[in-house]
Amino acid sequence: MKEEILNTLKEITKEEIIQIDIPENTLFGDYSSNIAMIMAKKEGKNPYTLAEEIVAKLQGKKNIKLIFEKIEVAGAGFINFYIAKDILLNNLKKVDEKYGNSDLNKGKITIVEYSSPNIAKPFTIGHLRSTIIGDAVANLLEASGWKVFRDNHLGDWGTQFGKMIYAIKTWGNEGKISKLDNPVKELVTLYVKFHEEAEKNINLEDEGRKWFKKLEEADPEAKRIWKRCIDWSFVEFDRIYKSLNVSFSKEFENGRGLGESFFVNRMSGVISELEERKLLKIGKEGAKLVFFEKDKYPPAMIIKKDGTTLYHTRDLATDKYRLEKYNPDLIINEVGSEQTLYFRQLFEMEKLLGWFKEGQRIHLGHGLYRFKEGKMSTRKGNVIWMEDVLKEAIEKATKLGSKGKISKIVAIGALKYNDLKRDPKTEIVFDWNEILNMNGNSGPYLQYTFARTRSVLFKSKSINKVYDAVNINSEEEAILRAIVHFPEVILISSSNYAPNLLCNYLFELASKFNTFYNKHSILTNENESVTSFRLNLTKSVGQIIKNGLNILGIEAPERM
RNA sequence: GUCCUCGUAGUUCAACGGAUAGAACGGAGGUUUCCUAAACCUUAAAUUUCAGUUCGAUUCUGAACGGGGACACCA
Repeated sequence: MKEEILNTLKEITKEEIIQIDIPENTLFGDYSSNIAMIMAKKEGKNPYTLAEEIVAKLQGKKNIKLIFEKIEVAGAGFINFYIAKDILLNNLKKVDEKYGNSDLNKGKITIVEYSSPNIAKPFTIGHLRSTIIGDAVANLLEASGWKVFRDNHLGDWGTQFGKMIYAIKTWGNEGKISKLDNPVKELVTLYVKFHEEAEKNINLEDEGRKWFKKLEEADPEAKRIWKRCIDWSFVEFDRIYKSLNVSFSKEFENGRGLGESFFVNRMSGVISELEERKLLKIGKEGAKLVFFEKDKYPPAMIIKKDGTTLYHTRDLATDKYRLEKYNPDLIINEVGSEQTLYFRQLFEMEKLLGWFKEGQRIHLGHGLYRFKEGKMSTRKGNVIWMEDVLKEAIEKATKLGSKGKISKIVAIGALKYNDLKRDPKTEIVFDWNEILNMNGNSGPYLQYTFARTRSVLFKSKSINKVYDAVNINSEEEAILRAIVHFPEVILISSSNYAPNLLCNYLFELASKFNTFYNKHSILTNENESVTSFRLNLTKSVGQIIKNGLNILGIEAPERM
């Protein structure tokens, strides 16, 4: 319907760019355009009369007349469109499990990289954020037609493993660690100890570097301990991903994701490509760096003075591999926003190498969780463990009355929704009440509303599809009008990589529905046609909430 | 010091340059004989400051103030 307006307006006005809005206030119609105001400015005319002229021409178009019962000029010269009732009713019948999906981006390929926890470090609520947002964005892209590959770029390589190996050898006991329920906890304790000791003894940092160099040179002992660290970590990761119902493409190490170590042997290709293009310069102390035009960004280090590589080197190798193997139209990195500069450097290098054009590389940076007092830090040991958050959430859901499996679904729903409902880039001050919120604009609210629709349908026994000649009340009309916009919201949400827009929509729809239900009778209504219509409305709203939650990666339970 | 971000009710967040700035939590008051009160209804409460661009600015530009982050051998 939006397309219909857009095409017709283009035809009438001969303008290239035309904006069609969905007004926040439904008083202003289902769609609205400010085209008359834009044109009036250019042509020096009165916007209001120009709008009236455009409306007169629109009224002459058959296709437009068929869809819209009213088109009017309002305010300073807005043109507002009101969809006809029969079109609204007809649209209601289109709602099914596929409603909202489109093939707009059919044939396009994208790789979405998210979660990316570090081996031997805690899976914290910070990683939770990347996991949840990344997964939802991947789902959104899929719903709008993209072929999506999901990658978990594990932090399984780097200097910290030198420190880790040194710490395990010096203070740890491998046999004991293996028997633990959550081995990572012990690894983190060792890691914290390393940094405490390093403050007293400067040589320790060098010891760490030495062991990492050994690892890069494939020293058997270094390699063996490193591999054990990965397996120890996956004891926890597997558990968390299963709980969260998140998984990665099986093309990548059978769903474990391609970690940085996967690219260790592919870095020489990148380095020689940079050399060929004469992009590498020697720095003050012998490291090799890429410098940027006019010092747009600080230089990016590719090789350290001791000859070992860095994160940039590995990321370049990663994208080279992706480019050669999948030729994607788009690669998204869902990584904390503290790495914004880092990614700008990376993308600039990739542009210099001629790998990607503007807009093909996206860093979706989310704000960090922090405490009121300051930053969370693995090194200092003040982090919130994912496990604990999950435990608390399930406890709260149980207290509110759900049982067994449902309490877990509700708990996860609350956690996910609290991350998704806000703009990803806002930072979050950690607060137990907020993260476990299950009232108002929350995951459980949507789940509750869905369960409510199921309950009504179950009690009603049968549903009759015929509901002609119903008088629609204002609450029903508001719902019908909202239903029309679901597919558009998916597209807007996906092209902006913004799951929060979908959250807003779903919450508003659910709100309208709950309001309607507390006000009007359904099961005891004497008019069969009205009952039938209301049941169909209920069914459709339930279906949309389910579809929406699905895209957000949240389960919709039949009962609560 | 340089760069990036953010600044909206008591709190946490919304609002492609649009129309009366919208929610949730918390506060005050109310609603359970169709479904499930994790709900619904009523109510008080906000755009950091100063300039500028515009028919129109929370949104864009500049400055100030304030929070957060990043800046060569971590990732």
